[in-house]
Amino acid sequence: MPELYDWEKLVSVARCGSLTAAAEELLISQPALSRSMRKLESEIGVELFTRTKNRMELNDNGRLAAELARKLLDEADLLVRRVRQQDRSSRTLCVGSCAPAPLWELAPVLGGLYPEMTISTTVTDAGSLESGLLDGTYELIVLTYAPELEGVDCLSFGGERLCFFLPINHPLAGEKSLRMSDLNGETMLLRPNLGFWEDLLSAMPDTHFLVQEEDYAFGELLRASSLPAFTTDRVLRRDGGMSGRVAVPISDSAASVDYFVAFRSSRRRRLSGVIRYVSGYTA
Amino acid sequence: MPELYDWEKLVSVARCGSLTAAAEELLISQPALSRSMRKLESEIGVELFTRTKNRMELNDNGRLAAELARKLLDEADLLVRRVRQQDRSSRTLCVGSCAPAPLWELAPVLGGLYPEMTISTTVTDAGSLESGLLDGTYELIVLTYAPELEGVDCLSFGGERLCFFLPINHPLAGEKSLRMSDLNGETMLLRPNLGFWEDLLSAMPDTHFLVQEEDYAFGELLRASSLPAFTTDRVLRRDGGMSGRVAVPISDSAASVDYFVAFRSSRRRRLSGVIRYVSGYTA
DNA sequence: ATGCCTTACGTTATACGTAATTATT
DNA sequence: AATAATTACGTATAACGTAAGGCAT
Repeated sequence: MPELYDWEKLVSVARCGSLTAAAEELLISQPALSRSMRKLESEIGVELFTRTKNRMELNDNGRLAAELARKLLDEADLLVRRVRQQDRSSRTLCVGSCAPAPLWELAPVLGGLYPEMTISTTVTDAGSLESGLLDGTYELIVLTYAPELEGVDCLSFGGERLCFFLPINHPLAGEKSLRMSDLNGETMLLRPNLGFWEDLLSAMPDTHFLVQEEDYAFGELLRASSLPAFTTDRVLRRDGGMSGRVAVPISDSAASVDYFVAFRSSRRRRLSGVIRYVSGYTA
Repeated sequence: MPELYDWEKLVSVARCGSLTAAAEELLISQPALSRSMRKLESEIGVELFTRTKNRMELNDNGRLAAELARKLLDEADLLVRRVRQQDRSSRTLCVGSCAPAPLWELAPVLGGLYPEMTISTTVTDAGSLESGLLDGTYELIVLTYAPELEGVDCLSFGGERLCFFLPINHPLAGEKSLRMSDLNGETMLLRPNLGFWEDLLSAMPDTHFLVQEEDYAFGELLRASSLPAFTTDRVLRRDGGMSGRVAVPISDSAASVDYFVAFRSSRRRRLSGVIRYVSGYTA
């Protein structure tokens, strides 16, 4: 029976319109291609070309065969890609979070616990995280509440407190704590991809936010400008403070959250390493 | 990229459960199969087996690959069969008729006119013939009326007259003509596959018909028994008469039919040979 | 000890390229 | 003359089989 390569040659001949052109495309000699096509015909027992001494054209059978062969080659390609895809996803541990901070600690821990896995992290909204956990998109998710889902277990994973990050010469820099509304109307520096924190910005409707994508540039702006910005206790724990700026806690209730790590109970065995780590996190 | 044969080996291994068994099934040596599987894995860049020193088992990737490969092989098989099918049907001229007699003359004529074609004949009802002509199942059909179909042309093709075929010692053997009802209640010899003629038998509700499938046996029964039977002018023209039996025409109007050959106008060119023959048939 | 997979090595078969041939435009 | 397919012939790659080896049950 013909092999995929044989069908590939036929498809190439059909596309190019002549043996000579197809042979060039296939990087084989034209006599070799001529032989292959005769062999293909004899193997399936059907003539695929009308042959004049000088010219060779697909007949009805050949056109049908080339059409179907093209589809077969696509399927063969898809087969390989699907197997590779499954292999890749079996080596990938996907973690979703409603905010970036929990991932800063989880990702390196997971990398250490599962050295053969690729750790993939995503920040998105709580609804997507819950449905993604259930449909297998995520192995682990981090939320600001304990989800009540069938077959889903949950662990506490500390919290995060939002602060204003003010230059020391800012009028409010000396306060012990502030409301979000206290800085409403000023221009503020902001990072992108803040997860659910972005929802809190509606509490400051008159504020103009200057979003800086680039990490290094954002740091420079913090240092060089006198614009207020946000930070959190978790950011400070990771990066340390900054000379010239002070963090003032925000007392709005929405500015303090507790995190919860959720996973499907059926994955408890596989995730025992992370579970142990997260369980010991608050303790 | 892997070839079909490579996938076939994988499917065989999946089915047999071990290299040794699969190698036997594939009629190759087991080391050759071992190499092929390693090559397959390296070609797609995905491990398909869990290998202990002594044992080899498909892993998740391998199971998926084997499953998809099996489908691919089916598709490859279907491709060849479909091309062969088209080739065969392009070499086959299908003729349908509402009765067998017209085919006795048409089939040999077509065989002579189109020596490279296979002539396929079918006897069925008029409805199937008309729809079959339109959907391409039949190239030519023979009916007892001139069909009024869009894009269909039609030629007269003589007629056929039903007769009783009576032993000379039968009480009615001397009659010049008879009604079907005249023999109602007797036991009669009958061939199968008579086309529309079978519809006429309802005019003899009390008759018991002895159906003989076998051609030679039917002839012997005609000769040996004194049971009445049917014949037609067209049968007599083909076979000649039979000593010991006489044919008595049936005067019922349904016992005399005229035949018409119909074909799609678009096929007039391709069918010019038959058309010439049928046109000259009545002349 | 037996079964199953792997490694090593020599062999063969099949598809390839080059060159020559034929026929058509 | 130029283009395109076929035929002929020598070559090379790649898959094969046999034989040997290792590690389980």
